[in-house]
Amino acid sequence: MNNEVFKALADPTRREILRLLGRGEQSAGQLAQRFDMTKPSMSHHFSVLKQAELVHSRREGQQILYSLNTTVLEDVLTWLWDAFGHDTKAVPSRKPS
Amino acid sequence: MNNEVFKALADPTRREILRLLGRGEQSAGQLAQRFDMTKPSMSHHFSVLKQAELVHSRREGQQILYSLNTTVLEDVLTWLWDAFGHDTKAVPSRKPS
DNA sequence: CCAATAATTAGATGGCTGTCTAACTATCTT
DNA sequence: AAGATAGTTAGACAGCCATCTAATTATTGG
Repeated sequence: MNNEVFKALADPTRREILRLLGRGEQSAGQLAQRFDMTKPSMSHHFSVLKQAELVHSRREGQQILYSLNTTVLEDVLTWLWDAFGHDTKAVPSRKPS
Repeated sequence: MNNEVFKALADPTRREILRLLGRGEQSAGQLAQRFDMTKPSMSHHFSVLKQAELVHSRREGQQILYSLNTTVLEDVLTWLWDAFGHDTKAVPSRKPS
């Protein structure tokens, strides 16, 4: 697992972005609205999250839509689970059949 | 949840310390041995982990013994689980009956 | 008490990081 | 094509952070 993932999670603004994306795909502008920060600063945070592969992005017209990359989030969960001392193979499913 | 927890996790040395502590309580010296770094630097990392309440410490003679604080690790797990978009109340058990 | 061992604290330093303003690219509309 | 809107890139800067050396505290054993 890449160190960039944890560094990306170290900033509160970026964690809040991820939390907001948990509700579903959102545009850069929609997200930026929620923070008291210039758009370039927000853009920087998006860039860090993208570099860490915590989010995916696609363009739709003038807007750029961001969404969670749950795969990498799963990796983080697994790492933590292991650190825990549990002999994990995988993160368990929320809905066990 | 405190920002310091995530900042503490942002450093690879500190994550490795936590992983080692997953095997059980260890002294500062034992841990320091494993890293190519001066003891003061290691002491700094211990301090950060302690401040974030990710580890607990107790003195035994000349040595200081560190151990995991699983409670805070659980909080991190829960946060991630939520960011995921899962409607979690708690982190699930590893062995679902 | 003195020396040895274990670990921390103090202080300095180089590099990284979050933020800003200004300028730029891309897309849509008229 | 020109203007408006959405977003990024470039460059600067202050503050933070990981690391080091030197000095200090704490404990044990002679």
